[in-house]
Amino acid sequence: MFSVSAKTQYAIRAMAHLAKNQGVSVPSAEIAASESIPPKFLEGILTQLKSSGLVLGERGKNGGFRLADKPEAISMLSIVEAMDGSVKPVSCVEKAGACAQGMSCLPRIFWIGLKEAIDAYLGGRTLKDITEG
Amino acid sequence: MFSVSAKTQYAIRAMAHLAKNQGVSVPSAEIAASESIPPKFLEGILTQLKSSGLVLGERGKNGGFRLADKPEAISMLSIVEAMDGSVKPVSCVEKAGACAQGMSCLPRIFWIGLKEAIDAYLGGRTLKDITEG
DNA sequence: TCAATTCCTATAGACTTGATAGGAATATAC
DNA sequence: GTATATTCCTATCAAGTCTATAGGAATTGA
Ligand code: FES
Ligand code: FES
Repeated sequence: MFSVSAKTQYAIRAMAHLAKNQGVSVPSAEIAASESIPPKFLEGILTQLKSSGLVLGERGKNGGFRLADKPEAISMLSIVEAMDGSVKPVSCVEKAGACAQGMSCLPRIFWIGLKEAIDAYLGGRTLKDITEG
Repeated sequence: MFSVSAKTQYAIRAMAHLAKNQGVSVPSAEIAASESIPPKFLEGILTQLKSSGLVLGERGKNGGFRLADKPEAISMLSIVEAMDGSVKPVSCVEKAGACAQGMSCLPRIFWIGLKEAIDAYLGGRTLKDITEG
């Protein structure tokens, strides 16, 4: 339970790599080699990060990827959500009628609280926190 | 990401049901009907809860399940762990060598912090909290 | 024109999840 | 002791997700 996908872990390592190389465009293949990430898999990850607006991609020769913002302005939550979507612990939080009780269902409130705790943790740290001490 | 399995959600609803029927043995089929849980699926869940020591099962006629302890003594964390094992966000927290850096790897510390935040939330509430206001 | 690179789509194998089926073991009631 | 209600055990299945790879089209710079 609560396992973080390899995709998300790769994404964060890749973002950290870009944070250490600000100002220059780093090719996907270079990140892959440096961080031990399957190259073709990483390509897809970076595309996904790009369409979420977290990185900028430049094609062609001397192309590559760079951060779209300063590391201290990129929350961990935004990276996680870019990969796996919003953190939704349980189905019944989204679709009603999963259980007999209604909106005041106590388990439901319990799960929502968990989501908020996770979001608070992830939203409270930035890329800078995991690249510097 | 971070979706809670149907199994765990069912388990908690079942435990809540038992909490409302303390002192008597409730048959699996009755819980299933009352909580809209697939009967045979629930059987397996209750067996699992039993082998984790959270409930007691009694066979034969008039048999069924009951809580092994008072609701306020059963943490949500214990239920979640009984279903899906310990909360381990990332692989590299367990098996070393997943990334180039060592124990001081900042992403690693970040993930451990997340695990602790989740455990703190889950460990800080009990079955009683989700059965009473 | 050439080389490097992102970008797009398709695919495949392994694994996980949710659920069902059939029956063996066990306890109670009559 | 026989019928009945129940847990318990094992096997199976379909559907989905996750991880990864493959091949090539589009774009850019030299
Ligand atoms: S709404 Fe999810 S358990 Fe009731
Ligand atoms: S140990 Fe997990 S990213 Fe380094």
